[in-house]
Amino acid sequence: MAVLDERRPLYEIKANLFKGLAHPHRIRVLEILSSTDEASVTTMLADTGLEASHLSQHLAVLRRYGLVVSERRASVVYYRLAHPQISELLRVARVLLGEILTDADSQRELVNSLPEIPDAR
Amino acid sequence: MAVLDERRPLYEIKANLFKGLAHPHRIRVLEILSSTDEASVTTMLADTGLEASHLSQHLAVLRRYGLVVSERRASVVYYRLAHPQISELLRVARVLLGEILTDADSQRELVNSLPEIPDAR
DNA sequence: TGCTGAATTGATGTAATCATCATATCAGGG
DNA sequence: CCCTGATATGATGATTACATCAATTCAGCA
Repeated sequence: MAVLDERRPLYEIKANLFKGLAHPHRIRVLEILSSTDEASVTTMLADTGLEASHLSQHLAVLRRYGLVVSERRASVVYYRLAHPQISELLRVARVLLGEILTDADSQRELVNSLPEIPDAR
Repeated sequence: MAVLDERRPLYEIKANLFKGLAHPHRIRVLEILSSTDEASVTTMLADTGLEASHLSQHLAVLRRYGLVVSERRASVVYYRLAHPQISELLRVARVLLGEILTDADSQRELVNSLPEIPDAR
């Protein structure tokens, strides 16, 4: 468990968890798995429209971060969430975003006066 | 609100939220703010031990992601969480990590046979 | 006005992540 | 055994994030 290793400082471990979640395709995958208990790679290929190797690489990082587990049955590989709390985490994030976005919406006019800031340090 | 903009697809917005959280220093800052309602930059400098410009840049990304808000009173700038749910999100993450890490711990011996994988695609 | 402390911004080199494409493994079926 | 479908891994170039240091703004005070 190299990435979420408890010998590291706690805030680094937490940051790593969020890094594992910090990509649209991976969120997609986790939401699919949140809704269906388990899913084959083929299924997820169809659902996401990704190229096979691309999906596979994101699945690899999810595995590496300990967020999903996989099991091979015959020639098909099935994935599932490693912990049910992951969907809980996504749920809380969804609620939070709901609030952030409605706030943002009500302030849209004010905020629109600002230029886009392309870079994030 | 360029980063968490609701005109983007939802899973991209969520990924952006997690990106904002995906750094140890930023987790540090958010936890400080979770515990103290508001904190000045000077305070956080002392708490984190970071260099001023470094902290300031991370505060900038937190602002950019809409996770914190700042207010200047006299010559001191105070930060606070933009939404109380952010500490809830951190709390859920902490619980999840607790589970992941104890699982990992019980499997330590098995897992230790694996080499470290440096790269994350 | 010009100092000083507080905080932010800008510039630059380095490292990590991403997307794409090619190649490799792995498990049956013929 | 080799072929084919299903997945995974490797290599490469492009983009983005990070750390560091210099320069700037900003508010109050001498």
